[in-house]
Amino acid sequence: MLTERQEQILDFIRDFQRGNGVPPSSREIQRKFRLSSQSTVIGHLRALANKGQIEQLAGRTWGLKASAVQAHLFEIPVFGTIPAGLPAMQEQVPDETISVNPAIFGVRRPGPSQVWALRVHGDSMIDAHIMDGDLAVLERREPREGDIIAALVDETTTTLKRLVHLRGRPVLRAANRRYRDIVPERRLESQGVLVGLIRREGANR
Amino acid sequence: MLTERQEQILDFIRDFQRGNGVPPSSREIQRKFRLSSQSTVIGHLRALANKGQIEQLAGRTWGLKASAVQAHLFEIPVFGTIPAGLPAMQEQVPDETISVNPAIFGVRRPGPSQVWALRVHGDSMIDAHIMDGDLAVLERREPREGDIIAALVDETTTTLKRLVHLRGRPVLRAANRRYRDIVPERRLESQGVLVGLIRREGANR
DNA sequence: CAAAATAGCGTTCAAATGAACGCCATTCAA
DNA sequence: TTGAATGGCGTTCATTTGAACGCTATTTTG
Repeated sequence: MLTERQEQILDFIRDFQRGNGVPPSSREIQRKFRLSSQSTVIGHLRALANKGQIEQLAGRTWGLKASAVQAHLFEIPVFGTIPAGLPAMQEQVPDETISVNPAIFGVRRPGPSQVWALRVHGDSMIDAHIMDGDLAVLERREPREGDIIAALVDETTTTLKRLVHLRGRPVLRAANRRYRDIVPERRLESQGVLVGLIRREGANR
Repeated sequence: MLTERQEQILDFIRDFQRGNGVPPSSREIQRKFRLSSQSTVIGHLRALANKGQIEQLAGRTWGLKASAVQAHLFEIPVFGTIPAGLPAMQEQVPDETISVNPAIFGVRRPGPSQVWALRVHGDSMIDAHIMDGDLAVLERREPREGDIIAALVDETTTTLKRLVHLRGRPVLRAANRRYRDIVPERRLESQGVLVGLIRREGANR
């Protein structure tokens, strides 16, 4: 729908607006794309406005409407399954992102990639009332005894389990009697501690 | 800390910025407060900036930084208990507000006061894995058979139950065998349909 | 009491800004 | 093939905008 150029300009406007809280002026767009005429920018702005991407704010500059900018401010990446051998989660492309203020979950410093979400598979945590399809919101921090964590066991995929210790050894315990404790053979790596849960009604069935 | 006048002006800037996505110009503030000199506004802006309330955005207008504005955009009111006889929920003061994009829950048009949240009390919906302390996110729309709704029964307080029909009559059914069906004597009023759930880990215990 | 902060008036100024008009080249669908 | 859409150039213009300087009066605070 959008042309290459229009996409570029829209991206620039969005980034600028997110960073500065104010959309760029037509001259700033002009400089950015090294256009020698400012009227070229006006043309692009008009095109973007016709396509409903931007609008004139308070009769002044052209930019994204407030909700569109802000919808991306508190973005939390959502991962389906975390493949093994990728501890650098920042590198991964999330399945989707959700817009939630992490303050709800009592997270103090919502630094980037400190908070993320994992789509829950299966019913191993059902006794903790965590359902298949739920989004587990996790914070990257040191786990404490009894915390529910997203754990990478022996470099296999990530699972959500409760962390307990038996005879000094860490054990991952499901919240479902039909599942047995997981005792890591080699390594247990916590990728985050459960701080909250988001369920979309209807998405679980 | 802020003077009366500064408070007024800051409020105006905040409201303007939320509504328009752009802060007001000094002239617009001038008109609003019927000041005959524009330099008066400059003085107030400088004072507000010194007190850390506003800052210059992109070297242009003075306004609130993006995060401060946007933290209040997708605000969902959270109610503890909805008292009886107050169908006009808009009139009520929420216990708190949370900042979540309703799009997560598949709500198309997040009009004001279309979406709200109810703090769950008790374990009557525990078999649906809704715990005491959870926030039930609700949308004001017509309920369908089997929906979980926030219902006002016979003008008493609001409860969260599943709506079913027995012999043509609406019945509220708990998701817990220890609770009996509620058959409304006089009136059953749905205040919203469950569209999602938010749980703060640690808040339930 | 004196000094600082607050609140305001009136005016001027340079720079920034959106908008417009005319013109040209390319691409692409009808 | 023809017209619309896209992308771009160059220029001009009226308006808006932040900023500054000087002045006065009241209120607050050390």
